Amino acid sequence: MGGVKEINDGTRGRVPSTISDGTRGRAPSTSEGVWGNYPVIMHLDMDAFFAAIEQSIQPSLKGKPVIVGGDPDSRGVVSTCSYEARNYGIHSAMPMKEAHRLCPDAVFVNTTGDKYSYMSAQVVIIMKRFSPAVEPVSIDEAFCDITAIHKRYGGPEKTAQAIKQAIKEELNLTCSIGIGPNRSVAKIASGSNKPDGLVIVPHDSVKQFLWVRPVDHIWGVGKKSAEALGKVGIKTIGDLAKTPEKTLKAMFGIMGLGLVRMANGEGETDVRASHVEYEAKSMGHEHTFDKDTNDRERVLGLLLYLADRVSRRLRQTGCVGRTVTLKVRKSNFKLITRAITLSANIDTEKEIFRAARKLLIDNRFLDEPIRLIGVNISHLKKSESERLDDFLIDYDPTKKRRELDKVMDGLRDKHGEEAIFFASSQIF
DNA sequence: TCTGGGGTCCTATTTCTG
DNA sequence: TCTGCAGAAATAGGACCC
Repeated sequence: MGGVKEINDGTRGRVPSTISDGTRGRAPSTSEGVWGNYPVIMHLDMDAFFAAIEQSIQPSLKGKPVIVGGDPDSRGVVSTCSYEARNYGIHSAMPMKEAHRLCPDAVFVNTTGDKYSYMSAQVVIIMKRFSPAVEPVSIDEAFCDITAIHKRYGGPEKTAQAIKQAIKEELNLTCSIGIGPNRSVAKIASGSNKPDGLVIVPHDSVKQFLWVRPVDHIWGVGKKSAEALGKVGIKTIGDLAKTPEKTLKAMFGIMGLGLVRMANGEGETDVRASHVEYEAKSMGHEHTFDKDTNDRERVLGLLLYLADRVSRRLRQTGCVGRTVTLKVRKSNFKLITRAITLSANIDTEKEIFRAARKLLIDNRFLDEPIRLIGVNISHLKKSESERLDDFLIDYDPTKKRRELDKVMDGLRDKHGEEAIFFASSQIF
């Protein structure tokens, strides 16, 4: 567990070991020199992030199985769990009921993401002290381009160790870091020695590092793709690398070509600094009923609540959208989506609800019990350029509603999301 | 028997438009 | 006015990620 690992030529007793291609007589890969002019890309992945934060906040939870997710009696699943819980066979995405059965004495935590977002931001701040090129890719991981700065700290390994140490000392959290000549290799490396690991893969050791690993270690190859590849005898990344592009293109289209390239150690090296504005392409909310239902009032009540949540986020981010998608999961777990594209951009709860309700009614979704419904809006644009100023829209029949939304937004900003809500949205 | 919620991207098919 | 065509846009579904 943990420690520094570099892929090497098998030289015995070298600690830390270093990944290399077996070339004799050259400098160890730990030295900065081996990277030459190659990019040095770091991927940092926090260990059991949410659970570790809970353990950090409440020291009494240290060493105990901690499971973060929904209510253990609900239909929720495990969001993440501590390594102690993983010893019981518990893992992310496992139904909470199953997790509870495996470890009834675990500490179950069901909290909001605010503190997790805060800690995530702190991690990014620490990384930026070392390099400005930090690109968060989710709440618990980020890429960092250290090509230009690693020499200042004595090479990639020492840079990574300094970052790990800062996170440990300042946030009391551990992370795993992978370093490689591109994003794909760095990402696989960071996941290969968790928790608290550090794996460094210089450019000349990439194939040795990758080819022995199962094919689903490649980013973008999930369960289905791994199954499909397995059926034609492709089990490892090495198998994938040696497969003709033609075969993979026939199986996966243009994605197949990308897979071969990744298997051969090629990949993106661009790290987009986080100050570059991120623009969401869609926003949505969904909810699973405690019990499947086609009770009209309950379903419409939830639909109104979801439309309200979506419209609130649109206004918070200053966006409007044009396509409303209704998502329905039936009792048999089958997922159906229906979308409608409107002639104008919208952002009010009433407009979103009206479109979603039309999709619900027109498609006769209330004819049988529903497990989940979701409301999503896409074709997003910044609202300033799309909407007329308030003084120009006196004739707009939705203006009063928008004013009401503004008042509600203000109350929620001040007193929290539950401060005010539509009565009809609370019956689900 | 159980399977959340919030996203992105890709593909195939259908519909619209010039 | 009708038809055929091509490209764009919309739609639906699936896979994947955390």
